[in-house]
Amino acid sequence: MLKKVVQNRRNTKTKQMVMNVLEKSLSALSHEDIEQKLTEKIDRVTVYRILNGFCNDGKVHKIAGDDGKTYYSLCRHCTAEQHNDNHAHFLCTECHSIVCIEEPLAVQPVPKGYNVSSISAFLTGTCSKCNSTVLDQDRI
Amino acid sequence: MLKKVVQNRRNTKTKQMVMNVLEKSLSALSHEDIEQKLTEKIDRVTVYRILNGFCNDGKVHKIAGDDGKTYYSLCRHCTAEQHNDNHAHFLCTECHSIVCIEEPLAVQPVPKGYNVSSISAFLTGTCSKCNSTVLDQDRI
DNA sequence: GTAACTGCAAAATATTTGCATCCTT
DNA sequence: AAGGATGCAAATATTTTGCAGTTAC
Repeated sequence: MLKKVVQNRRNTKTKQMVMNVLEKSLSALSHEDIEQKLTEKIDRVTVYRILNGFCNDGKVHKIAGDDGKTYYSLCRHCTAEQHNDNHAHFLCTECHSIVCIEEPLAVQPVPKGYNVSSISAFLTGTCSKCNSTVLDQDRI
Repeated sequence: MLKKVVQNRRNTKTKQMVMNVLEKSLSALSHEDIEQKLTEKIDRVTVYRILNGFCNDGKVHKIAGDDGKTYYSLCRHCTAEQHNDNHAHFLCTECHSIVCIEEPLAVQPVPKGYNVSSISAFLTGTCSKCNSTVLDQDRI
């Protein structure tokens, strides 16, 4: 699955805008979410390329949502060298946001004979925000 | 996200064939995998409808793969009433199979303020089969 | 100036919907 | 016979690729 090397060197305004959207959001965003949050219109394809670039750089996590879409969330703990996914993503059934649980994660038991290199847990339930608030929030 | 009620009542040969493929496989299968394993050709759309029917019945788990595809695996522990996803899926980087880890799962720590209703962990590594064998297995 | 980046068009892939026909009950 | 199930065509959705024009360095 060796991909063509993505050149992601130049710090363009477009990339800054996408990064800005990701930085402001506490939850993971789909491509669609990101397009909506952009103040200026950026071409769909460009957004995809930028996001893939960020993922290759280890700046952004790519999360496969249960709805079949891909979600992207800023990776606050990992570097390009040490990009681990050993953390949980939490999908809130109330506000439909996907947040990264930053605390390290342990899954038990690790099955016998299996060599686990990364753990990515997907929790579903209600998030702290929705548990404390009774307000309707459609999407963050 | 209220879906139209899928009528999944009749026990047709077509459904039996799809179920048969799922029963024989220890790993989760994509729609494409399933089509390939079918002895007789069944229309693409029909397979999708059957799979969605099985999911609604709680017979099959729907797993969002990292590749953007959806994987389906027979649900051996759940009933329609008690369909829980508190188990892990394991993706083997060697044979690319996705297997269900049937043992109950605990994720620690559960973040404060969060109300977790289901846990679905996605582990990556090498499976017991690939650890014991050095053979090249492309796909099961 | 040049290589990287962007936008438009189009393709590739995954999944769903509509509808006429077929088959299970 | 009736309503669910199937197959074909076509639509929708998501993501990628090609290429020409633009821009950062």
